[in-house]
Amino acid sequence: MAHWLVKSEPEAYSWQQMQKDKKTGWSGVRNYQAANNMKAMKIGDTCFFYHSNEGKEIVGIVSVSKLYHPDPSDEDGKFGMVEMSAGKSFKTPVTLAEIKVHAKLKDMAFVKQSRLSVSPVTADEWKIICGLGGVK
DNA sequence: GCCAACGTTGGC
DNA sequence: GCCAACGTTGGC
Repeated sequence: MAHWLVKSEPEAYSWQQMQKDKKTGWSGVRNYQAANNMKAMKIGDTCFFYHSNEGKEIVGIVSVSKLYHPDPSDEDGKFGMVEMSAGKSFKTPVTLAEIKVHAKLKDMAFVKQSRLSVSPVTADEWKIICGLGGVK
């Protein structure tokens, strides 16, 4: 099973909203690299849910509940979307500042490419961050 | 609010 | 197909 990190601005779509919705279509991605990452997702893959701009912290876990399929909101038909289901909330959000000073986490893809909205997470990084966040 | 990083667009 | 100009993202 693979792991990922997805970003969302709380103003656009917050973790609170995600939990309320239970599941949501992850549409609106208009970046090829991010779209390629979504294409590689399998049902049951888990993703960290990161709040960008406001908060700048990982607040919970979601899982892939529908594979990559065309995004109806993309008129050109170039980009697709997946569906995410809400999972556990972090007991303690893991902040970007924390990640940046952690020897094992500071080279994470989403730190290095701050503009990429969907990025891969290694098994090690997954374990460490779950530990910091207080979830298993 | 500013600015760096980076992806995209369009002229040649 | 290259590259300059421009727009967007996101951290600070």
